[in-house]
Amino acid sequence: MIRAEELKARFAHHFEEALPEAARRTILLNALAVFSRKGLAAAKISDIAEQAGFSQGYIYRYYKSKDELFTKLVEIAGAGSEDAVRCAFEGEGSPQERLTALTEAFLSPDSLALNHWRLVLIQAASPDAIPADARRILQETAGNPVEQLVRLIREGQEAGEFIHDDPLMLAITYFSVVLGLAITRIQYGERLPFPAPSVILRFLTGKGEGA
Amino acid sequence: MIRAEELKARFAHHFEEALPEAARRTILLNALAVFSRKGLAAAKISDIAEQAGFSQGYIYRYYKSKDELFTKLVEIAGAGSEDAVRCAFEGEGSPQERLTALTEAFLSPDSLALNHWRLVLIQAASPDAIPADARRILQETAGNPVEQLVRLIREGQEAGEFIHDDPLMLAITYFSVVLGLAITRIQYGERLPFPAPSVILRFLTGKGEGA
DNA sequence: GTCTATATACCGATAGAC
DNA sequence: GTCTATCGGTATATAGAC
Repeated sequence: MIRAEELKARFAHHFEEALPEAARRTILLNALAVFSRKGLAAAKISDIAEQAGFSQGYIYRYYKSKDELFTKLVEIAGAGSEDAVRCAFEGEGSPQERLTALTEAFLSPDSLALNHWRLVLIQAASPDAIPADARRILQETAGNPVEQLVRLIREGQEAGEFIHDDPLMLAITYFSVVLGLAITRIQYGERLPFPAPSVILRFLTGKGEGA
Repeated sequence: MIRAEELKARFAHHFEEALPEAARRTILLNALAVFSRKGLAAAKISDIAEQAGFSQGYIYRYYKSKDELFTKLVEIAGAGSEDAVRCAFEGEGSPQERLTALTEAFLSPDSLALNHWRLVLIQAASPDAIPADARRILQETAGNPVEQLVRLIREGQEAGEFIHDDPLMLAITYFSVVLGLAITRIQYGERLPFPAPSVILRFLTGKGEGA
């Protein structure tokens, strides 16, 4: 059976090992932290440089512009997300088990997958302010998982695990719900009680009182 | 029984009638539109002025700064949201009926309540970049509804309508889920299939196959 | 490799004209 | 009431020193 830890490693792989040079990686990871707190427009290159321990001008040795930096982040997070979703859906276990593992990987507090949602959040909050390339990548990497989830839901419905509603509607609901919960996770971490996957997926399974 | 239309009117009241002067209202409503597309930092006063049909400098006759304008919006949306939640929870009908009406009011495509979520979204995407006053208001107007919902959930549990999980966890889940769905609504409007309240609330009711 | 200094441009906010 | 002109501050991006 597919495990959430495995999926979290997929995200980690893209975020931590995708970049060859150490300096590029340092800058990128610190840029992500700054963007997450300030958004794209309010984040200054000097903020990112300071956080990374470099001077302001030095960033430009590695990235031509703030937009390029942001777009690179979106690219990496999108690839990690697609990879994890594909891995989850191709893995072993029943549809419900696979979706449970993915949900855990998406939302666990120590998961780099939360970074994917950080970027989705920034784009949702200011669609007209992010670079066109980043917008395009986010759109493409959103559509593919939906299609895959639709197939998984159909499978689960045939197996009698999931409720017999419109699969596309259910898939859209799933990603919306996970986004909303990810935002709460990002804002409050583990300071607030948080639903287990069995609760989150109840709209799909219809099974009451699982807790 | 409490109706969603009634709750939507509450939001509308705050957004449309709260401001006495017509110019202030025009500026405010157009500022909201611009902030929603660009976020706070990337939205220029000149964008807002253009959208409202005024010159750039004219805005400052009515609002001292961009931050003040944004904070005023947060104030109005927060008041409308608190009002609607209180109205829903004090209304007639079973807990489930009342929560269904609120959910509908929060998410229907023509609802001004979506504007509340737009602002929540901007703050979530850039918490360190919004004015301290706005942040404080958003925090306060978020806590109160949670407390009220906890009480409603307890009531529903005693009536046998809701699942017997931790009420605070369920309340947090509710607002997270609605936020996520609101984002999808804002981004895609009615172009995508969208879950009915009965589907959304299934994590609370545990009742399968309602559709 | 890494930093300092600076050119250039833009935007928020003010002041004053009509 | 509404606009035009402008000031001052600040951020991106470059160029050149060490």
